[in-house]
Amino acid sequence: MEQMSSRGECVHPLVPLLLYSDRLLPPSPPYSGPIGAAASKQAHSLVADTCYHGNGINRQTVKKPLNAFMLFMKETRHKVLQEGRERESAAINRILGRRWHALSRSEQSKYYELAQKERLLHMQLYPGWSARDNYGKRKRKGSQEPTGSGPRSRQNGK
DNA sequence: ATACCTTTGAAGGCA
DNA sequence: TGCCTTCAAAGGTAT
Repeated sequence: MEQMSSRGECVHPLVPLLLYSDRLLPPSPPYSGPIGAAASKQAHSLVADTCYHGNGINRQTVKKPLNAFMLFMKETRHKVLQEGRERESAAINRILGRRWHALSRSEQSKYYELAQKERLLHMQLYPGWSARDNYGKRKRKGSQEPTGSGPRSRQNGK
């Protein structure tokens, strides 16, 4: 029933109706149109995955809403890819980080507003959801307790 | 098969 | 209140 991604995430069959998942939908640029058009289909970005865990429990995973930079990334990634200089996501994301800073304030604000709408919609759809629900879903280097009991060990030095 | 890398921003917890 | 930590996307690379 569920589709598993490479990271072990699973996707609810209804998800493609809701969200932005470019991996599930045709590879058209997710935010190819103006932000207003993107906002008209903002429901795309809320992910409700039904995950099957090895213990036999089907568990729903609701992902975090995307922040402004993530929305910018999804819209701009394919442009960087088309330029063909970089292939690795890490390198592309470095470029996107620079482009983000190069954006004018008004251009950035479009993404901030869109991200705010995403969060509001997310709150309406999943009132009791907490970002902490997903803590420990990724296994990180040196993470001893995947239960998410203590987010105290820093792994990516930011 | 899966963690890592890399970015920014949001959110939660603790002192 | 401010700092720290984790996750959100993505996909090539490393283990």
